[in-house]
Amino acid sequence: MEQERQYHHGNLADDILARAAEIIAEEGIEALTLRGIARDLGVSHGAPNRHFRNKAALLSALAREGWKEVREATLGAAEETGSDDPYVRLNAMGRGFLGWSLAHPALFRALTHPDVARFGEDDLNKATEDFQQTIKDAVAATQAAGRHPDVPLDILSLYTNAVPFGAAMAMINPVAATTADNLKGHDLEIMIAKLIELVVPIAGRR
Amino acid sequence: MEQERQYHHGNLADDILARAAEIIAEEGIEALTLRGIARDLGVSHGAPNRHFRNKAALLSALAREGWKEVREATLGAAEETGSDDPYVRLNAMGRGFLGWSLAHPALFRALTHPDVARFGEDDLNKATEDFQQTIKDAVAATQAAGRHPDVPLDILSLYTNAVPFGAAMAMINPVAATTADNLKGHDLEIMIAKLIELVVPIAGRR
DNA sequence: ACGACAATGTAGACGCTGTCAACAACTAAT
DNA sequence: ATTAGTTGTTGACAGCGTCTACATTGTCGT
Repeated sequence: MEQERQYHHGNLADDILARAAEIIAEEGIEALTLRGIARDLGVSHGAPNRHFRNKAALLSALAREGWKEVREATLGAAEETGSDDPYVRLNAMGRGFLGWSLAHPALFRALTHPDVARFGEDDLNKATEDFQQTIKDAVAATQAAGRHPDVPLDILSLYTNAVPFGAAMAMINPVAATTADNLKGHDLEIMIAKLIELVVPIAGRR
Repeated sequence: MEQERQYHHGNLADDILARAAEIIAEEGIEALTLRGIARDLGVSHGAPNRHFRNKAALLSALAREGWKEVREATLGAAEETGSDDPYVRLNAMGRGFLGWSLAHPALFRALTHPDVARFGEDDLNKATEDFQQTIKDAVAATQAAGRHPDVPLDILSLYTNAVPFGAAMAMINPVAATTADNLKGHDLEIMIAKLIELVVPIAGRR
């Protein structure tokens, strides 16, 4: 337990993932290199290759975890309402998703980074599909309750998804720094609530 | 005129930009390297540096052009309506934007790529701001015509922006291959129309 | 017309990266 | 205890972006 440095590192795989998450959060995904991680952990530059087939696999594993987290944040928000009104639940999910994304901008950027998705492993695909399906189910519930009854579910789902997703993109990605700046004046919670209210109105509900 | 290869290339800068656009469209932005472009154009690997301070500058110039294009496509769609009804125009803009994005997925991905935005030159920022402002003006016009009168313009604008933007993301980025697959069954034009109708309704107008 | 000077392209180097193969150290099972 | 498998090390390789020194070409004032 007291050895300064032993040959075997414990479980290097987890440490690599943890350090990778740190780097992404602190310096962005562009600053993430396998050799850098190895240096930070005090192992040789080749060590990570024993645990991840390649860089894409590491990113994939990380994104898989991230999607699980954001899905939990989204679902959790629905649970916290204590309501079974599909509108109230879906509205909360939208706010939950957007709130999480704005609270973890670097991770969100990582999740949606093209490099990550490009050759995602199967388990990553499964994680994103799980997320999509979760949303879709909640959307279907609102439609069953009378929301836009004549719009195909796929399209209604795309629409519902696009708002918090697109809003997160616009506010996080420096592409549109203006957008983010303009919104700095508003209180974040209230702003999110107003935005989501446009998609899934719950005025007078609850 | 007939020389096979002269020392000076003509206008290498434009050729580099053109070839870069090709590569992005054909193999994606990840496959774009300065040395690769130089090879393709038959110049030495250092030549591009004479025309672009670094790779980011090249990406920036390319994105600047792209934002100009998509802005024209968006504005053009408004003009084509021949209407001065703000709803009809904004609706057309949404469809125009989404249509362009889906028609040029690789370019869209390049425009929204984190690396591009990261250290964008000033002229790139100006191009994106121009685009944002164009949308915002159109949104303001609809609001003046009675659309969501009590929602702050910044938020209404964010909402309006987010739908086509988020939809394009979801359909183009392999993050959500499912989304794209689910929508394969629908006719694209009709699907886009239905989606935008949810944000900027024009039923019974025109 | 010519000579200075800027613009443009070349060649080589540097340090960085991801990945691979050969080897070493440690662990665990027989 | 020997053996096999796991995990970490080391060195190599090619490719990348970028820099510097140098070569070539075009331009412009005189």
